[in-house]
Amino acid sequence: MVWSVREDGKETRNRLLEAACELFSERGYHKATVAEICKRAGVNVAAINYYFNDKASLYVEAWKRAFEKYPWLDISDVSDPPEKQLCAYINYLIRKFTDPGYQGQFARLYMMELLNPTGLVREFWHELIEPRRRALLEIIRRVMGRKVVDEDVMLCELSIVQQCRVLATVRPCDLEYLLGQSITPEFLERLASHIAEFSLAGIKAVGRKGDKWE
Amino acid sequence: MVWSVREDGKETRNRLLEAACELFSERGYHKATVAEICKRAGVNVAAINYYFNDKASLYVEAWKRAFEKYPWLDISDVSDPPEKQLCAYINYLIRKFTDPGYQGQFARLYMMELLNPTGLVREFWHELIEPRRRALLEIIRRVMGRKVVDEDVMLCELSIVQQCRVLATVRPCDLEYLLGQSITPEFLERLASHIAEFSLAGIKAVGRKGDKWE
Amino acid sequence: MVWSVREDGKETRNRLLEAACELFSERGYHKATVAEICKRAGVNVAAINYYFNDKASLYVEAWKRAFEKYPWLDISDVSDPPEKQLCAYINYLIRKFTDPGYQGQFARLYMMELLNPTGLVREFWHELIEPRRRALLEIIRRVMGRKVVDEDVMLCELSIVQQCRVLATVRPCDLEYLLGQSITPEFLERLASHIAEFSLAGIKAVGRKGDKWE
Amino acid sequence: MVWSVREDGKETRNRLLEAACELFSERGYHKATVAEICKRAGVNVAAINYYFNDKASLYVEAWKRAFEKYPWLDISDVSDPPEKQLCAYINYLIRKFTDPGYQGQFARLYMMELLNPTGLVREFWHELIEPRRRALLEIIRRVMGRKVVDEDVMLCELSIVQQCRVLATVRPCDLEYLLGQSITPEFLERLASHIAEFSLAGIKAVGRKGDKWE
DNA sequence: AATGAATGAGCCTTCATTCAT
DNA sequence: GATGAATGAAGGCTCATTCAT
Repeated sequence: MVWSVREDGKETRNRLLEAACELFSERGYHKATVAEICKRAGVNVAAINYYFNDKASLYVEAWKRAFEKYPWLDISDVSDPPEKQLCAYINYLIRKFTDPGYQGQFARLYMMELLNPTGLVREFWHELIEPRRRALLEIIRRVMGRKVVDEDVMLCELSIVQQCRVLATVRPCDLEYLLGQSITPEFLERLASHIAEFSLAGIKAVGRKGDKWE
Repeated sequence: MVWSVREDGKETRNRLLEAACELFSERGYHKATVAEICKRAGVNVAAINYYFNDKASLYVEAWKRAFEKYPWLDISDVSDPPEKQLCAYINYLIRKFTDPGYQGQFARLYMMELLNPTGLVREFWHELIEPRRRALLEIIRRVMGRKVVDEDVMLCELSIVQQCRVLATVRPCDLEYLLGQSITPEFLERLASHIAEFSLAGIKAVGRKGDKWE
Repeated sequence: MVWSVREDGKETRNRLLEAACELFSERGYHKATVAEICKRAGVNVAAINYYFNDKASLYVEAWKRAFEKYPWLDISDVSDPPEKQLCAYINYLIRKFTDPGYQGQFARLYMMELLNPTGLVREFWHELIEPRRRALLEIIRRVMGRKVVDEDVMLCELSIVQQCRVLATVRPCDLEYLLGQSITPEFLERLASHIAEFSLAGIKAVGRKGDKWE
Repeated sequence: MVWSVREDGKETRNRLLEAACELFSERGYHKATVAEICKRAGVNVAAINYYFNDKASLYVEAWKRAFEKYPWLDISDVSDPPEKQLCAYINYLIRKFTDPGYQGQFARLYMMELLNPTGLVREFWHELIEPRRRALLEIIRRVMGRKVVDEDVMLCELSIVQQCRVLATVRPCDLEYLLGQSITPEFLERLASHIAEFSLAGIKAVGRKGDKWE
């Protein structure tokens, strides 16, 4: 019989990470206390030191974990017209930002880091985000047509992403107040359609601007 | 001995409020410490209790003050075409969010409150914001034309405001990284033009959708 | 009437410093806890932050204070023969190291720092000690006579100081065990005489060694 | 499956003891952590409980081990003049205190225990030390000549041992600063000679004092 | 024979607040 | 009108120890 290596640690570590994702994304780095994270994970505070050294490192790991939980959009059929791809992408963003399973954790963590940087994720931040951003940039470029200025593509990307971010920014209850209706799945579909329609027209207008100059 | 009537109190109170606006908008409610606020205002920590009772009340006052520092756009010539008014409004938002004098203080305070509510401004929050929001809604409604669904107007407003909020969300240095260029006044003008162009087309597309259905 | 500036803080600060001298010299930097220091000073733990920022800075201040409490030997009559001055110096060291009032605080702090440096006093350590050391070096030089090698003077100083340090090193109870007698004032006098006699002979022997070579 | 009899246990225990000697003598009981000791020994933290019950017991064992590593001086030729024996003894102490192999471990542990007793070695401390001390006392007695007071012998022993202890007290780098030269093997020889010369003269002077009184 | 996992107690520090002048 | 002094509560971290395999 081989001495079995205890594997329960992985599980505890995971619970801790999960609790950290939840609390950091709910309250932000400073308001989320290690005591509460540990309590939610059902472990002693010293466990954070055991598995992650300190709160800061736990945060970094939670960030990565929240990012990884957030799967890639697989734009499988490359032959699809770019307009359709854009709609799919926007739908995907909206769904992700509101998926109760993921609780829009990464989106919120990311927003908070933009607004009030902890400085703890500077190093790998862009590396994580860039690839996904490039996919969207490419779709936009194709929607706009050929001869297009890079800055315009990037500004369009900004316009689109910012619109989607509303769901990662405004709490559902506040959004309901602002819009005077409840945030149902049906509403989210209408929102996605709106953003897609609004943005497609926007992109094309910006694309035409290029035509005038050439 | 007679004490001459002093108005220093008001002045000290003002310095405190000003420092609070700066620090709360820079770091958020929890990371801004009363010690630092007082230090920046050049007063003793006990002054906060003296003038405002506690940190929470100081925050509320700072919120109101930051809002008031942020002047109304005077769309004086109502006879202007709504498209022109929209461009003016967007320009105004962009300029306000980046004005070094106001430092986009209110915009940042507002974003933080959306993302991580302290719960301290719930009561008067909407009352403050709504009137200004209504002005934009009206412009949008006029750009879209008559027969328009309320939800569409509100969604367009969301689309526009969210685009402008990028400057209240992403720190200049990060924005420069994302866009690969420095945030000059010229760039801000191009950004405003972009948002205006993008959004005008978006609004009109959404407006036309209404036509189809009616 | 002038607003009186509160001066009670100085007194509290002093009590804190005094308690720190006692506890640091009794137990060393790490075993002395801020909680206990504050308790002995009759203040809240937060007072350390208020007056000294942190434990490390308190330690540094305590070190300086313990040093200053330890007065200079005034070798008033310079015309005295150096032998007599040496005896006086040794007597002075012995008395200081065992003075219940000062509790040999500085001597113990210094010994601990030699044995287990905290690294917190590196900067001013030598500056504080050197002047006093030079006085002893000068006396030794005069006892040895003219043509004397610097190293020999320093080694003699080491020999003498190390002998005196026994009282800053070995706790009275242990010393009593080692010597089989109790540490009375009379004994301390005999000890001082012993060290003086032993060292005078030692110095002179080392001084004569120089003669042989010249 | 049959487990072969393993002697690894002894070996692991030894590594742990060795690491404990090193770290306790480097940093003292409180600053040396069990985690670090185990890490240096390449074993799990739980091993300390397994082999020694707790940190305190490990310390006691390390103390004994460090003492045993420190071999007796074999003053083989009893017919040697006591002066020669004293020189040999001093040389031996100096060498032991600085031997990189033993790292003056016991000397440092002993100094620390004198200065800041842990209270853990009280019981066997003196029994360990006394026999070796008696050897030196005997040599001194013979150097002084017959009619000699016990106290004087003990004080001379104190004087000599304290001088040698400088190497167990002052870290080499600090000693180099104090003396203005680097601690080479040649310097250590000169130091030993100095202490021997200084002390021989001292002892004889103290011995002569006895003559006068009788 | 040995270890990975987990914990409780204690420590230093920070911070908003309050007291007393 | 304003502040220097002082505090209680809570937070993050470290460390020796113990549990379970």
